[in-house]
Amino acid sequence: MLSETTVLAALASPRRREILRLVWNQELSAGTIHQAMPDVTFGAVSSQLRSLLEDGLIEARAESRHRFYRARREALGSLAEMLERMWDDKLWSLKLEAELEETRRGPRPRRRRRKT
Amino acid sequence: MLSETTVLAALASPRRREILRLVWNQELSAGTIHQAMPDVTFGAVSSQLRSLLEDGLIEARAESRHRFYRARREALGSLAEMLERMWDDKLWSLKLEAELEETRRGPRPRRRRRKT
DNA sequence: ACATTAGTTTAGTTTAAACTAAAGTAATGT
DNA sequence: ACATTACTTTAGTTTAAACTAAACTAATGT
Repeated sequence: MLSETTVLAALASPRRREILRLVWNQELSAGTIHQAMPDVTFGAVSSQLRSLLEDGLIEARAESRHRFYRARREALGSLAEMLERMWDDKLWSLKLEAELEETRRGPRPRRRRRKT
Repeated sequence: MLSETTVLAALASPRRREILRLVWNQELSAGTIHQAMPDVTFGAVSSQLRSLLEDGLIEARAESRHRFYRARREALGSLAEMLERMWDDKLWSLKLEAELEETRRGPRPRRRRRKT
């Protein structure tokens, strides 16, 4: 469901950002993507591709023995919205007051006391 | 210098996002922040605060025995710009062609051959 | 001086990410 | 049929993050 955490975690990796950038405007085969990052093995690239695929940030198409990948740009929409919400000040911390009030009243987190 | 990776990695943690949200519009003491997240120890919160501080996403002010934290909102500017650049299509993958050409010509990554 | 409060730091554990080397798979070429 | 190509997957290693419990520090209260 493309949570903020999923998208942010995916983007936090420079390697995955690089891949995403490569397939941003066009689809590329796994091999071509690997060629663009010769410092890692094919396996490593394949693994990151799978990760991006599972997170819904790219999509794949098989053709003969190639697999072509391309960015699912829509996936970043939620992140853009999140940032907008953040800049939009108030909304983001709206629940703060209520939350604090609640925990202030509720049972304080019991920390175990040292043995007497 | 607040690299994209730094900001994205910081935001990728739900815990740090929660903290950031709490101190987005106001400064709060470490204790108050901890009260808002009673499922973790004070130590854990303190550690995340330090991490956010080091990454330049929040700033701290000491007053008597309290330490007050608040978001450094400017820090997210670079991320917003990055997203804009991305949505702005072409720019992001501009270097792609040149890069691929280069690696295509250059020495292919030598994979060690199985022992004969 | 001693206890309490507010917070940080340390030591140690658990879990996960990123990678490599090598093996596996499936389609194509000869 | 066998080798090659284009990938994926597995097994194992290294490194780092997030956390807990407990020790530590520094300011305040009595």
